[in-house]
Amino acid sequence: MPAKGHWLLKSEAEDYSIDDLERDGQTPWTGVRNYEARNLMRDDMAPGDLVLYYHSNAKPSGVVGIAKVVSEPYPDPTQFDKKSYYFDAKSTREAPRWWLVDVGFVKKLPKTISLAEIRQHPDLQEMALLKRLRLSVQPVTPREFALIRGLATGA
DNA sequence: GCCAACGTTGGC
DNA sequence: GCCAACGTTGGC
Repeated sequence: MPAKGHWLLKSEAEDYSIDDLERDGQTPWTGVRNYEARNLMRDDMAPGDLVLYYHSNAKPSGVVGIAKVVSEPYPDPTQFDKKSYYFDAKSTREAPRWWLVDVGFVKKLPKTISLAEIRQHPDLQEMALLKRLRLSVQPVTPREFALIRGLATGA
């Protein structure tokens, strides 16, 4: 078992916000249809990993909360559901194409750490967020994680 | 709403 | 296997 991982997960605030996650307690992270993001979830995530919860297409976009991985990776059930928007006819139960984990609510940050703020911070220039703007599941270093949490809480 | 970035598809 | 066309993401 590797050291506890740190991640950043993006969600559109109007689609599934941190408030939705707080209400639900936890949720299956369905609908990721990007291979790199899939690989990270399937191969590298483990229960207990910590997650920066990022709102995209928000005003402003940024990190709004902390979540955590609460399940082992497993096949995304929506890929088999013909009625789902995420249905994938090329995926089989024998060889599922898309994987996910369940994500649990931890806390909302007292203030949003905006993308603009991250861009300006000298110690956050190496974040995947800035280099891989469109990737919706990204690795974060423990240092980056602690720094962003500290910016929000004043620690 | 616009548009740049960039991942995916499909013709050849 | 290349690459143009296309579709999506996501900042602004």
